[in-house]
Amino acid sequence: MNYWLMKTEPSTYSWDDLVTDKITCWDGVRNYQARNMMRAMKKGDLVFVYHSVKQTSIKGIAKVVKEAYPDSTALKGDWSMVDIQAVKPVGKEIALQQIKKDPFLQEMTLVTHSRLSVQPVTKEQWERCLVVSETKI
DNA sequence: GCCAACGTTGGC
DNA sequence: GCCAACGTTGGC
Repeated sequence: MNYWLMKTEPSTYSWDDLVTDKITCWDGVRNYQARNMMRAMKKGDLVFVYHSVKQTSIKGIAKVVKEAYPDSTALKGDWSMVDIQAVKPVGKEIALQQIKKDPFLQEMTLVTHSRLSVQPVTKEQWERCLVVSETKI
């Protein structure tokens, strides 16, 4: 089981949109590092959904329901997408500020490589986030 | 709206 | 292969 974090601009596609859709294909990723992260995802892996730009916080948990396959929205190039399904919202949103202040979360990719839109999360970071956000799976 | 950080493009 | 110019992301 691996853990991940995916960023989205809520004005484009929000956590609430995912809850409504239940399942969505995560298309439009055009960054090789992010693409490679998606290719490493396995069915059943869990994903934090993070809102960038506005709110800047972790909103909810989703799971991978379909592993990487070609991104049909890509007119050229070798791009992939995965399907994720909403699992549940976090108990309390985790603000970026909070992550930056938390001594256990300093190594999160959100802090160290903030621009990467699909990021790995360690088991320790994942569990810390569940504690901080008062979330039970 | 600004701007730093980063990624991509293209001329040489 | 280098690097300047440019575009994008995303925090503030």
